[in-house]
Amino acid sequence: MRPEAILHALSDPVRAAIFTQISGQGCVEACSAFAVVGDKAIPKSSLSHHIKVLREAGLIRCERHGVEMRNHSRCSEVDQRFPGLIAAILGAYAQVRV
Amino acid sequence: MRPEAILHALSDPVRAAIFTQISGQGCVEACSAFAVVGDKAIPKSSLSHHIKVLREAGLIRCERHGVEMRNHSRCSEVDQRFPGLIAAILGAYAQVRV
DNA sequence: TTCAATAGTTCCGATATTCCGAACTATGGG
DNA sequence: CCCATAGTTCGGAATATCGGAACTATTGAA
Repeated sequence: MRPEAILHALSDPVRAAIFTQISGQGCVEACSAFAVVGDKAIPKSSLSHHIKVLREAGLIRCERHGVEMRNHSRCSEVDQRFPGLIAAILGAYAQVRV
Repeated sequence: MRPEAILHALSDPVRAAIFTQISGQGCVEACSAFAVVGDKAIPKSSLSHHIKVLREAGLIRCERHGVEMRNHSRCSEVDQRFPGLIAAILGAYAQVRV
């Protein structure tokens, strides 16, 4: 779990928004829940790519559940390794979105 | 000053190392001080680009001083806008470098 | 004032990344 | 078995990054 991968993953506002939603709820059923972020439509293939980047950065864990995918936040694990990092990043985005 | 620009700027380990040094000292005389990062040689043109990314993200301020450039950290300004962000990011990189 | 040296920037071609439509795969229900 | 739904993979176009070579800016010395 490398800091550069985490920062890169969250340096994209769309991915940051997706991760915010996942970590806010702890777990989000179905990737298609992110088909629209803000007011922007995200194509399936792009969405798949974004989820993959978040997964490979160690930010989320995905498990198949029937025909869809459950996206779990790995916030606590990341926070254990890099204390305060996630909170500061999501906090910064929250500032801007006010 | 946008979070995505800050994260993008610091998602590159070379830039993160440069910024760590600048903010550790508050101000670094001459960009050429970063000609070698870790054990890796950085070409002038790449260095110039990295400094520009850090500057445009609002992380540093550069002023010409004679023939060279003084690179000042803008840590405190960033911290005022996005509390804890810089500390958490540099802390994460420090973890890894141990 | 002209010249040389040093510090950075700009340009541009090569390489790598990102984006997204289309085709593909996997799972469950009728 | 087939269809519908959810996601992944593929591939080409657009975009970004890297770095050598040429350029600009500033200073100090002849």
